[in-house]
Amino acid sequence: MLGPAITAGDYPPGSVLRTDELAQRFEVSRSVMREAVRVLESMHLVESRRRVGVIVRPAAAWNVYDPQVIRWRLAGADRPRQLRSLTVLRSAVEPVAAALAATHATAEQCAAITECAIGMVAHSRGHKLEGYLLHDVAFHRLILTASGNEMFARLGDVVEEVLAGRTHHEVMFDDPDPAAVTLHVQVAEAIREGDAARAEHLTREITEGALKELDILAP
Amino acid sequence: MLGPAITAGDYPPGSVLRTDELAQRFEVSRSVMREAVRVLESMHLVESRRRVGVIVRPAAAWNVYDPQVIRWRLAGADRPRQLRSLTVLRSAVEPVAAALAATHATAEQCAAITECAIGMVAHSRGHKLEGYLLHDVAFHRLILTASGNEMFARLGDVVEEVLAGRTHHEVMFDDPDPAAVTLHVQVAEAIREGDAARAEHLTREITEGALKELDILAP
DNA sequence: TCGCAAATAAATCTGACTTTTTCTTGGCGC
DNA sequence: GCGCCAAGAAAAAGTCAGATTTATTTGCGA
Repeated sequence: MLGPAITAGDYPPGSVLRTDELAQRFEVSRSVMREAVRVLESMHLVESRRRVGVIVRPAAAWNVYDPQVIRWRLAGADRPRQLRSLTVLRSAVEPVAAALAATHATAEQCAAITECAIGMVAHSRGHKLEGYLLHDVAFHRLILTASGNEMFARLGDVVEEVLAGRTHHEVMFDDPDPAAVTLHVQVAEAIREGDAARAEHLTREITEGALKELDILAP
Repeated sequence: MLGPAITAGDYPPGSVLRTDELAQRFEVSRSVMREAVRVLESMHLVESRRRVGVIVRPAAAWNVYDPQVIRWRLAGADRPRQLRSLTVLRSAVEPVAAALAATHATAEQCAAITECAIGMVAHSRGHKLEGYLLHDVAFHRLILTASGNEMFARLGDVVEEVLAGRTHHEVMFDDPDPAAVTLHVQVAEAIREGDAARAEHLTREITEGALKELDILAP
């Protein structure tokens, strides 16, 4: 596909492509290729200009919040850089989201969050990494949703990608750090009790741990 | 246009549209309408299904980080809600970005940030709101860029929309709050001196001020 | 140097054809 | 008579290819 190729940096910024040529290369009609180009254009990956062609835009212009772009880039070569960027974003957003969740979460949401934390504990020993991941993702997603902020809520997919990436692609033979598991349980507690400051502080510890983990893996 | 209509909530989730009908309504050919639908689909605003039509997706599915979607929603009816969401996002991201900028910014970037702060001071009195806005936007954009995190850098447009919205649409007869201007100058100082903690704290004060301002305008 | 004309590639339009999915209808067994 | 399943019809998206339009760049000539 073209999207992965562009996000991988196969075409330097300013490269010019022509739709008919692309249509031939991918063995589709021009209309199909046009639609694809229009989508890439809406992602700011390329820019279409009359009499010139389809121009590849510099990485700084890409809409890096587009889930599709995130997936393409995570599958590509600069995956480590991308993972770091996303983890830093997490470290900024999640503590604030947890603080908001502490004041906004409904009783049902509190119950669900606690349930996830319990699930994490239950899968924290004995190489049950998949089950652990499942509850971990649900835990963070619930908090982002419970914050009541739609911008935060939409980052659930990003968190999922980052956590899944850590489990599947990076080295992760051992069971998760018991201290991290405890932190999750305590965050659930804080949110339940409506203690925003504590929820924020504890979540910050979690995300800082994730950052440190990245430093160890890819210094 | 269709994008604004959907983001405005004119079509309840699940509404079914047909491309041929839309093409007629907007007086364009089917191919053009198809391309438009494909773009809306990439924004997760709609979902196209064979034998059914183009289905409007619920707001929770929309890619609210797409600059185009942000603009459409800011122009629509739930502008206040949107502004609040974005301001909360700012309050999470900008302090962390400022801390990173304090350790990552080059000498040139420090100079540019300081220059903007000076510009803000110069335009802070005498109803020079436009000039003030210009420097304010540049200031925050520079910090986001200097953080060295591409995800932060791409939020420059969001900050611009929020700040511009405050100046143009909300009531803003008076000159900006002198305390806020001073905070900006101090943030520039902190970044120059590499004092991450101070830059983060001061930026948090700025964004908290922005949130309080929203509370006063639309409680 | 300025303006006009030619060339070029995207943009648009159109009509025919294909594919997939859903709805309907008819037949069969209970 | 009622319910269920399968075959077929219908509907709308998806695909394709050819013709036409439009805008922009380039180069030629005044």
